[in-house]
Amino acid sequence: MSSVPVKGATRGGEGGRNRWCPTPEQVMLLERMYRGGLKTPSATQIQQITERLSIYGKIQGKNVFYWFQNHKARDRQKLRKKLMTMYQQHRLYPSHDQPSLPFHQVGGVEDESSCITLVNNWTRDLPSSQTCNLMCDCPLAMMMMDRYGTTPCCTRVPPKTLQLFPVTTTTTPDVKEDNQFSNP
Amino acid sequence: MSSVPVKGATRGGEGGRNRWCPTPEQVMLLERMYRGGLKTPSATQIQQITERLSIYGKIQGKNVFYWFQNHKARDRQKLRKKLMTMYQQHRLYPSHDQPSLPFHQVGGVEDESSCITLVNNWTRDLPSSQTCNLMCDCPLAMMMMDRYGTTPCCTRVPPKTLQLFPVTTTTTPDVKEDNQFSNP
DNA sequence: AGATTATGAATGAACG
DNA sequence: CGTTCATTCATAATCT
Repeated sequence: MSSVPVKGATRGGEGGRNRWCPTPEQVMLLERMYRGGLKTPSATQIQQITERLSIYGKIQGKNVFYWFQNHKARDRQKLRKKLMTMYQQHRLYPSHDQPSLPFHQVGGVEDESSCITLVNNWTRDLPSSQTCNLMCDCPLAMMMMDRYGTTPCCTRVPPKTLQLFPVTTTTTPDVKEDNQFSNP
Repeated sequence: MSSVPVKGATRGGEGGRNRWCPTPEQVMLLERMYRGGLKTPSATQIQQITERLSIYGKIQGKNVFYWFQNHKARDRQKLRKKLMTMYQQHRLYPSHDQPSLPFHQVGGVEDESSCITLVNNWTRDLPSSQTCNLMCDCPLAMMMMDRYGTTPCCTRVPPKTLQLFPVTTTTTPDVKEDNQFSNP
């Protein structure tokens, strides 16, 4: 009993007290930015976004931060699930050779940026400067590129092959027991 | 591979499978230690802490290590964010000359250890080798004296001035290309 | 009403 | 050390 983790105590919970409730305008703008390519705003960007969005309602920097964090994570999660499903199906019907699900329209993400895009932006969303100038010309949208967008557009990063499933024999992901700490 | 323990799967993720879930007692004690001034436990200290806390539930050294690492980082993030907001506000309303936000109660941190304290512990929490023998042989609870603790050791270090913003450059609108901040 | 989904918040873990 | 990621919690909205 004492060993039980005890859920529901200090965890992410509590959040119910006075949780930020974004206005439709705020959501819309945040989404537009996200779609525009802003996936991981810097502190400064968050600050600015917060400032701009505050005219639509109470909002704090952390709200913006969490919003992007969650949105990105959930996008990725969806993708992962989808790919997982594909993989499963492929294992079950390897001969079928998917009639039409190489990568597009597999299931549910109706984001204009479809899977393939996500995959590209995946392993590491954007090199560093998320400068897809997809972001039309709305005043808000363009404030996120720091100092003009030199990069053509979402420079693709094919570097790492993202080994999704343990195709190989899975070399014991088990961690070594004894750890070494450091003391700088 | 000198500082951090192990190196699990791909990223911080995955670890979710068997992630350490601290018991309330463990959290309480860790917090007390942190508040008491222990910000960066040495390998030895981590070992001892781990040992003591293990009576409340399964716990590994790396958990303690990460706990302090994260706690400190997030404290600092909070501070940074707050100061940044202050800075912004000051830029916008420089004449107002803050009626009441020299440093206390700026926004949200209700931690008893308020900003000023954080700032003190900031630049470098402990001299370097926190040889504060706080650890002595006390039964954990007081392993790191509860801030009444006077200050036998853990001397404050005011060495580095924390250059948060380019205070000198009052004209530059951009702070630079900094990074994330988060947490409430 | 109970189960399910959506989402803000938090935090353990790990990377660069 | 700062940042990023995955997972989990708690709650509100929605579905069945």
